[in-house]
Amino acid sequence: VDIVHIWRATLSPRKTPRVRTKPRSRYHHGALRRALLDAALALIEQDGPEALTLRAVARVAGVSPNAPYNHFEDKAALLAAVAEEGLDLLYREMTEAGARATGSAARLEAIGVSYVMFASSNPSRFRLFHATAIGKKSAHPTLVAAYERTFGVLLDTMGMCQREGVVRDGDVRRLALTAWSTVHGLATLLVEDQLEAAGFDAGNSLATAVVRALFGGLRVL
Amino acid sequence: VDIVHIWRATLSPRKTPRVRTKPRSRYHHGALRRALLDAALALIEQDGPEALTLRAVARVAGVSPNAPYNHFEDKAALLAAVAEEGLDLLYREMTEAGARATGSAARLEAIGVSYVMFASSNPSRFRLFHATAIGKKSAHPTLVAAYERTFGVLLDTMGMCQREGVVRDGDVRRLALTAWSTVHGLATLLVEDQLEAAGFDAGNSLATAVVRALFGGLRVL
DNA sequence: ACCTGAACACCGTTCAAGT
DNA sequence: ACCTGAACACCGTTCAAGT
Repeated sequence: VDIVHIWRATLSPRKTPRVRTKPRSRYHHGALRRALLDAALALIEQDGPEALTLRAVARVAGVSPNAPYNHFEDKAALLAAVAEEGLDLLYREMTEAGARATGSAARLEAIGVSYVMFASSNPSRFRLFHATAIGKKSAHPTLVAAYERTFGVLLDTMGMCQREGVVRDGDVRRLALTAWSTVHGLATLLVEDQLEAAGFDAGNSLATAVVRALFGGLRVL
Repeated sequence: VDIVHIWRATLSPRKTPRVRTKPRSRYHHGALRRALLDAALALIEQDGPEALTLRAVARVAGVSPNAPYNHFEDKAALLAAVAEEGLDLLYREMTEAGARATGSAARLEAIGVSYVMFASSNPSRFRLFHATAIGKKSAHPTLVAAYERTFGVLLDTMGMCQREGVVRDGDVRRLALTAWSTVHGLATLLVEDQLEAAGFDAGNSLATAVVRALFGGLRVL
């Protein structure tokens, strides 16, 4: 699905005067909000979140440049909404990965690995989560809630590990943050193609190794 | 130094016709390249790398919008040059922090903490390192070299730790990557203000605690 | 060699107007 | 209520022209 093609189409000189067989009233049914979210996601996956243009989203959805303003306060609000849906997906993947594992330690590892894998299989989407174009998080409370819900999976599992005695005592939030830092750091480095620059091959086994090395540091002595 | 003021000045309606006492030929001496780098850094520190505008840089330096093209191929090249200087600074801070510590384990910890501290005291500069506006790293080989040099500090110290028996055997690059992931993850979360969203207080002690927890995982058993 | 001015093809956003 | 058209104040970049 080469969306850039649609975009170029509107740019190309009008030699062929463009027979518009169907008037573009496809989205007057109240489905424009959904269509805009879909178009934005597709564009983001193609060229990354920072390349996203509100006008391009409107173009793909087949509406005028201002139509989005009827459904989103501004560009940041649209990005936040797409990010929120992405976080829901990450939440589900982490939860399912955790459920497949047996034992709290394996569960923690599975969650960490699934975080890294989500990032490496959906780099643009992952980068969107931290796109500065979204602006102050305080302006998007539901996005913050989605973050907390996702972090909650890690937090709960870490607590479970403590209760079962596979992770040492201490503030569970601090321990969860250490774990989060590690997987988030690796995910970020992967997504930014910084690993090959440092001479690493990005792979699944790498994620597992790193996560395991980390969890060795949290284990009871 | 409120640079935004300079910017606004050029926008304000010309009620007062602006006596230009000094003709703006200040930078015709070959110092424009340096002036552009300084202006860019100041603007980046004020509003973040993604808000940077090439035209604003030219404005602050007192030249026309196209003058920068005599010294940089495009906006990405200017950003890369500023990032490179920032990486040099990080390299020096890490090296000095390591030199102050005694013993390879303490050295490793000091380096990790200084990485996180650099990020939290220079958030905009740190974010610039990974700004997507710089574009493909392959286009900026000297920037990649600066990266590798900085990572080299960590790599060398990790090797030292292995030789002294405070870190377990194994591929030193993999171990260094784990350490890098952790400090990079924490730094990123700090810089993106994601920690307060998760209920953390961003502090120096946090960095130390996280780095220590990590290195517990690398220690020999 | 290095700079300016004018121009091009874009942006995000606003406002008035249409249905 | 929801959309369009025209407009505004910006961008990055290019090209011709000046010194």
